Amino acid sequence: MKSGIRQEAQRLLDSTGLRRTGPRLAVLGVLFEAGRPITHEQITAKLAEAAPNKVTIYRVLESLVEADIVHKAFLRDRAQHFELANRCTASQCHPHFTCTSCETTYCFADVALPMTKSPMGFTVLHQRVQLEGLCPNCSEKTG
Amino acid sequence: MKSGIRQEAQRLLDSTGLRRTGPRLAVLGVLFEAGRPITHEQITAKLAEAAPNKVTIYRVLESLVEADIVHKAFLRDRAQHFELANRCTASQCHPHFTCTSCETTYCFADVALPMTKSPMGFTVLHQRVQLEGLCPNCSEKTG
DNA sequence: ATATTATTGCAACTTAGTTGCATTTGGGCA
DNA sequence: TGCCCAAATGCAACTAAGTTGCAATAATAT
Ligand SMILES: [Mn+2]
Ligand SMILES: [Mn+2]
Ligand SMILES: [Zn+2]
Ligand SMILES: [Zn+2]
Repeated sequence: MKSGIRQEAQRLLDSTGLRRTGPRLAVLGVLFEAGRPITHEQITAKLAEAAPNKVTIYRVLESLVEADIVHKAFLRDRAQHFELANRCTASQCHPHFTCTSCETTYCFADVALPMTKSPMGFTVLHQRVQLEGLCPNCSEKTG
Repeated sequence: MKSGIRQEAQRLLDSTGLRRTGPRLAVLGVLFEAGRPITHEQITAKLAEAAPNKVTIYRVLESLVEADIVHKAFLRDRAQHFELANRCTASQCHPHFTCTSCETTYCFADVALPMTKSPMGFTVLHQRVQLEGLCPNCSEKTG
């Protein structure tokens, strides 16, 4: 992990009141480096031999979500995808695009989208937009 | 199951080339009656003692999805939610609203929403919009 | 009515995520 | 600096949605 990222992870963690622990810094570092939603499995793979216990990673993620610095972006293939919450508002995150060919997820962080207007009586607290299709790489390969 | 719904289920099934079987008609009937996305568990509960084998229901759903008359609306709580595809287009279904208090899902079938404009090079094939909040019932209860 | 092949049922399996509990550790405080 | 203890971690066992292999059954075409 680059030292700038470690600094950033520490700063973020310290802002929450959560204890500064190895597993938390490690997971935050991976999320910083990823810059997109990733799964528990991908986090474990990235940390490789230095990975904390499986359950610890789940609980670290849980605590970071609880502290509002990490965010459950979406569920795909029965696995939760986590990302830093620094580019999300309370009522909606940016849209996420997953390529059905290479399974890569992209954040459309600059795409503004209006909140769906809902019928009378409904209070919409959160909106999630998921896109699927072909990324630029896979688009050109398949013509 | 009302006879009108059974008729409708048969008509729909016959249009697909799939064999007309008890489990398929039963599952289609439940989906018709629900009129909103439901889980495997909810289908099983609705069919109660008449429910086919668990695996059969999964395979029935799979075949109906394959035939494009049923549709995986969204994943929630690690469970797939299925609904009839009669109010969906290929590129997007209507938005779905789930009340976080009573866990009921509503179809906003009349809400038109524009496809998200995506960056250069991306081919968007499908857009899914999920909403969370409080339904009219739960809104008034919580003030 | 028979043959063909899709469909069903059952048991065993997979996998993301959870729970209970004993052990360890971060960080406030004497 | 060292002690204390709530918070955090590790491990084993568990849960639950969904899948797979295979033998038995049933829908349709002829
Ligand atoms: Mn994102
Ligand atoms: Mn719907
Ligand atoms: Zn791709
Ligand atoms: Zn409600």
